[in-house]
Amino acid sequence: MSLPAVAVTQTPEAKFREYLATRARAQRFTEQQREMVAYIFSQHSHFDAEELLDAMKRDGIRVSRATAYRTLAKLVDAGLLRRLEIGPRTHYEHDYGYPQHDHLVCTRCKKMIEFQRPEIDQVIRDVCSEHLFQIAGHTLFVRGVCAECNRARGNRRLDLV
Amino acid sequence: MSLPAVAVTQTPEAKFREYLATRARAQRFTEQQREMVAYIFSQHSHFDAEELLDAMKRDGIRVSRATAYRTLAKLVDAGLLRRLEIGPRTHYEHDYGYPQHDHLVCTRCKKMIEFQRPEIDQVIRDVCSEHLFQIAGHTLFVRGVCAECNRARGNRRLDLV
DNA sequence: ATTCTTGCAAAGCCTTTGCAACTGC
DNA sequence: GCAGTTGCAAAGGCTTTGCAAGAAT
Repeated sequence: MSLPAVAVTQTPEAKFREYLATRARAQRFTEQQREMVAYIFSQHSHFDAEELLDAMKRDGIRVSRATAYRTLAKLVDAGLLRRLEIGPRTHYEHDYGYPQHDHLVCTRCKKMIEFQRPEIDQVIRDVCSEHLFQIAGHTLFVRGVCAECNRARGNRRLDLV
Repeated sequence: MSLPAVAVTQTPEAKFREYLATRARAQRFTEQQREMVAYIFSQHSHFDAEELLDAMKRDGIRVSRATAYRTLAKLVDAGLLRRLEIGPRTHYEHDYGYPQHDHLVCTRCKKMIEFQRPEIDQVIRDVCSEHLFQIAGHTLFVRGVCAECNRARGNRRLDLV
């Protein structure tokens, strides 16, 4: 949420419907999908399947676990969500309408801080070019302790984990 | 395997025994652990639990699945192995005796190409410094198609996935 | 002797899937 | 009405764990 949004011309729902409609064999846009898309793009930035299910249940949106997983997969495929493979659960974040970025992940409070550094992409492009490696994408997480957690624990330890 | 080894003063086994001996409550060095350490540091560079079990079985080393997982955890804790959280299975690689590095991961043949780029660490340090974030480590994977696989498929597609 | 480790099988956790009922188009 | 979707519960894949037997110090 810390980065400026990218200009988009369609709503997430419109983009998803377009995705569904243009599959080799057209897929359907259901009530459950509509609710999920609306819910996800109204607030969440980073979440996993469990958190989403819990939050939706709290807000009275009834979608089964199976459907949630199936819809998340479609949203990723449609380019609306990005998968973040961190820890035991797959996390998701908005892709559509957000710029590419990487994350600082606090190991104490689990917070994710987004950042952008064009230099990193440049270095990656250079490396891949040297190796004749065709880039599809990258994953970069920096693990550590965020400023607040650091303050809270009184800077006791300065060693690396 | 592509990067030069770092000078180390102890054998992996010696370092592991030291780790075990210096725990709050001393842990024991067993025959199974000895065989695993010898096996892992005699050849493997990247592997997951299943591959290790299979390879050891092929070579007549009998260690149960549970013990393999338990020992891998200790080897990581001891600083002998590094965990690579990529895909559904946890992968491991040598940590002790190897320099820090990142990976290009071929999505076709699963090969991992190691590379080192001090600039990346520098950028990460800068970002963390700005955010008052205390770094514990980072994970960087670049997904894509390696030169050989690219050649094999005849450069048909140049689009990104 | 004591206490940690092993192996087995069972359980755990996250995610996927088979299938009958249902629903968007 | 056809073809894709849902929900349930069961299965899957990887990893962890309880426990009794065994081994290291």
